Amino acid sequence: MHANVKHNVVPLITPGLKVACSQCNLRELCLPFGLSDEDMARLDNLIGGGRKLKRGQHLYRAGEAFESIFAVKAGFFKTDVLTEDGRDQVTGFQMAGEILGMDGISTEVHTCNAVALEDSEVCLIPFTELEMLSSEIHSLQHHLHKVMSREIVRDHGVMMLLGTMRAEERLAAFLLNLSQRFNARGYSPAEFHLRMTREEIGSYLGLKLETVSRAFSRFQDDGLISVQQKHIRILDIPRLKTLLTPADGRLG
Amino acid sequence: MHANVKHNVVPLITPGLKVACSQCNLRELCLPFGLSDEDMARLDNLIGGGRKLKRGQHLYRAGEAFESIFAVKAGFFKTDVLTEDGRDQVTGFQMAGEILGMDGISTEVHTCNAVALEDSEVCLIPFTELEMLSSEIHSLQHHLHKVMSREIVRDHGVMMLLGTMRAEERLAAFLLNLSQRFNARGYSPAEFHLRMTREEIGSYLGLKLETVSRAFSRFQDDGLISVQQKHIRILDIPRLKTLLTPADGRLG
DNA sequence: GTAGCCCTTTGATATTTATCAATGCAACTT
DNA sequence: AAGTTGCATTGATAAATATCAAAGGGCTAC
Repeated sequence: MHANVKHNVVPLITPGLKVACSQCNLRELCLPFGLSDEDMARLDNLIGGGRKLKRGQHLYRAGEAFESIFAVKAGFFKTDVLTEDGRDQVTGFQMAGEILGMDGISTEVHTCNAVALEDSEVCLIPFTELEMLSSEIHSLQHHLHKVMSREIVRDHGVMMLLGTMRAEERLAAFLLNLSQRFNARGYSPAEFHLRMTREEIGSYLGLKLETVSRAFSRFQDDGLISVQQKHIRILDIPRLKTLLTPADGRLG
Repeated sequence: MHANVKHNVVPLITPGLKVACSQCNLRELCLPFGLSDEDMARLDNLIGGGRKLKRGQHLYRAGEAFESIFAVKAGFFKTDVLTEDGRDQVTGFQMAGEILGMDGISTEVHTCNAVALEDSEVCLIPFTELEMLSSEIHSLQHHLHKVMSREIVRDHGVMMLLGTMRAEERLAAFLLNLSQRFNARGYSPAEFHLRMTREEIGSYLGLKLETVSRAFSRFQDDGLISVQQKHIRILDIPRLKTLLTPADGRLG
């Protein structure tokens, strides 16, 4: 039906269980960014191979001992935090090239859950070894710091979203963020499959699933997007962006 | 009047402009945590001295080049993010021993503003030099990673707060968090001065200032706290905690 | 010390989002 | 192929918070 959408389903790489960074299509998005061939070979040595997960499987759970961080090689994940009293907050969605598990460094114990939202594969990066190697390879050390800092900056963006935006603004920001990330990976920025349910989107955005559904419907009625269950086509990216700058919208 | 409250106003240390980590009362809360005397001396060498800020002064602004991170030696800060369309989200409040500026590592440019909420002092920690030293001192490297990870975990907690809690729960969580942090620094956990306005609290908690004010009044009416402008006394910490676990509250 | 200003409180009303409820749709199972 | 189950949509109503407005109090700067 929609040929370009299939790009999202078929991973860019066909992963074996042990794929070297140097052979990986994602290396420019991922931890090896900027390494020389020689240094990348040393990183290859360190990486503990891949791990495949079926949809619904946990990569790690809150409370488990922290040993590795993970690079998403293919697939799609969510991370969430649960409290004793049953609150559940999705803290992020991760796709190819992104790093998972940095929450565990601080206490040596994971503080959130990471779940595959589709059949996925990750690279294991033992953290102690990574620290050892990064003290020898300056650009690796610096890039690791950048990755952690980027996560902090991303979190600030989510706080902004949760703290200051209304429902439709949040959803617009969410769609545009996905669009941009798919685009950066060579997929269509305008048409993609959501891997998560309305409830998971709602949890991430601080909304109830009904509110998410209604906002989707409203966007569709306004001709901004077309929605069919989890299949999204963005019809008017510029206008979707204006939803995020209400001041301009009012002035214009 | 309230002798123990003065603890919050008089800093634990009387800072000169150049105070060595090894002499600093905050070393166990701050970056030098766990270092040997020898390694701490090397860190002393690196730290570029202190900087004093008057209330209202910016430590750094979004858009400025990133060069250093900062350790709060004394005082109180807020960080906030502004968008073009005028949204303003307070992303955190920082007190003695806490690290500021890690948002800038990712792009070499600061992405938020840091403002002193009272007369304050920070230590400058040039980041490139810190990376160089941390590649030689493993425990320093690891502690830096822990500090960044802790920031990520803290951010997840804020997302949980913004995404799942109602107004009074957010405020209770905020007060208990402050209480615990003051306590960790040797101040009273039950009585303290807020350095920020209702509007800043509201921005942090995703609420309007009036909602914050009303929640304070309600807490006071319920005998949980006593409020007089910025002066807070927590009268019933256990009951304040139960506000955060509504499930238990309903069961009990 | 005092004037001015900002911050805070409180009330009345409006808006947004959640909740409750029912139906429809689609994918998976047997 | 039909039944089951979970997910999504939509409507009606309720609850929470924002907005608008006014007045009081305390801090700061002169």
